[in-house]
Amino acid sequence: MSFWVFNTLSRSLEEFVPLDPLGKKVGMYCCGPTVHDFAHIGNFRTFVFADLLRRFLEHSGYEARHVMNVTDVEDKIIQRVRARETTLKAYTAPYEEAFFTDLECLGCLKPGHIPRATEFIAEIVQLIEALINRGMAYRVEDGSVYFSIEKYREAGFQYGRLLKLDFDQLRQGERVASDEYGKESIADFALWKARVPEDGGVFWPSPWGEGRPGWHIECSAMSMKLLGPSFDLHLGGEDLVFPHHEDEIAQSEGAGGQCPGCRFVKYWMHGAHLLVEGKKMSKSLGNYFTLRDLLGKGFSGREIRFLLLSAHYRESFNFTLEGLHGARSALGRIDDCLMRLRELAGAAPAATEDRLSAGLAAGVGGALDHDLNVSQAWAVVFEWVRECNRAMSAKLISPEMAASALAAWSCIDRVFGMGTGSSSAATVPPELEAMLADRQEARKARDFKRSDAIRDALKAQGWMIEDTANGPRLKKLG
RNA sequence: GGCGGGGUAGCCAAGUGGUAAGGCAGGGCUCUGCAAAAGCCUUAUGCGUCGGUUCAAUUCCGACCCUCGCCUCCA
Repeated sequence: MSFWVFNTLSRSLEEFVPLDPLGKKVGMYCCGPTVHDFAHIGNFRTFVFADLLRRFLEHSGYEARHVMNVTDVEDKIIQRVRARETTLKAYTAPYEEAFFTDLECLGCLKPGHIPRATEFIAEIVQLIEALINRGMAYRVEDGSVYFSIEKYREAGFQYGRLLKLDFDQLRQGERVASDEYGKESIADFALWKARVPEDGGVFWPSPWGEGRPGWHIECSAMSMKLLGPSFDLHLGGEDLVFPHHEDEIAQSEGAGGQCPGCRFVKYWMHGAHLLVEGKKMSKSLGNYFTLRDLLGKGFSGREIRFLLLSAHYRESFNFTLEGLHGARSALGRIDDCLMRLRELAGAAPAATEDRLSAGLAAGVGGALDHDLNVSQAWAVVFEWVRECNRAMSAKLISPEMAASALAAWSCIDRVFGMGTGSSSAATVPPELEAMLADRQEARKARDFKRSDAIRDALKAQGWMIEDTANGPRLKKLG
């Protein structure tokens, strides 16, 4: 079974074949955050999707080189730096730190490379120079440099690879910035923006004068620097298809670093948006949740991760608090099954033959092979959970089989990244264990008034008693 | 206006030319001193509407309705 991905370039499913002739190394670049504010949960959907892809690639035996950039210089950031009378670094650093804390909280593995735009100015300048030398970019009077789509097309390139474009239909931007009056054509975009007084201290020297990079150029410069002029996978949110990714292709291929017949990126993958009450979650609409908002409501990172991973990445997904409650219950079902398996397995070695769990990894892998069909993958997991529960209830499962089931789960959970859940049994404070024992004695003596009082006392301390066939156990509430 | 997605049970969400995965919620049952928790079972004659093709369509084709996104900063 091979991995198939939906490539935005062809608008169809394609078999994933890495550029690496050995079929081992895979370069993937994911457009990361612009650190002008806290990222919202919609932003994180894309990063969790990227994390799933990276984990699945590794699970499938590839060596993933995962790059995620941090855009730490951009119009909005500069505005705020100025408004707060601070420096670029002082402004962005806390948001960047918060971003990675959030990413970790959501169970995402840290990308292998995290380049910052401000640390790649030399590469950016170099790339712009290459474009100027090839006649695809031009400097205007104020010192800004623009990419010429006309020259690019004249050179035989196609602009509009990721989507159909009708140049006559391109709506004239109502917000054509006043500092872009030198452009030859409305569709041309800035590679380098000349320094203006409002930029304050945010500028770098360049052959065209002081200024700063345009929005799209940093991704081209950093991805090609770290992954080479041609690499396998580039992902981002669907709103980046145009103009950001289209422009990246133009800049990167226009500079001509690729070997003949090679493209900048082989597979483009785009994640759909998170919706809130049917509308795109966005800063401008104000209908967004940050991770902090949700943690503040008592939800955990893994519950949020689970919800984000419950729907296919190419479908827009309605994010609700009810959904989050559902995620909690669903995860609880998995956690409880794992806990029962753990109790049963004890220190037993895994069974060598295990019909119960043998199909789990294959089922999940097969589902994910189909363009990361997580919904189907979870269906496989939940069917397995039910089978395990049934077998345990019927006492048809040996400790060895339980151990093997746990091993099977741990293997596929390296892909889902949900962790094994809180092993609450292990962390019960001794005094509460003593109370539990007291309650058992009271029950034995049929002193239910006392046993119920102890139960209430435990509940007041945030612990719930679960009476099971194997005796009572304590579970932390919420 | 141009382009691209969607419309599947109360909610979320897979999927298929051959008769509807999974999760949540609901209902029933088991366990229990009672309860809770947990578990098991159950829940769409139906897949936006209307036509067409076919032995057979939710799945293909056409029209229409609704909805979301991109075309402007944006995951």
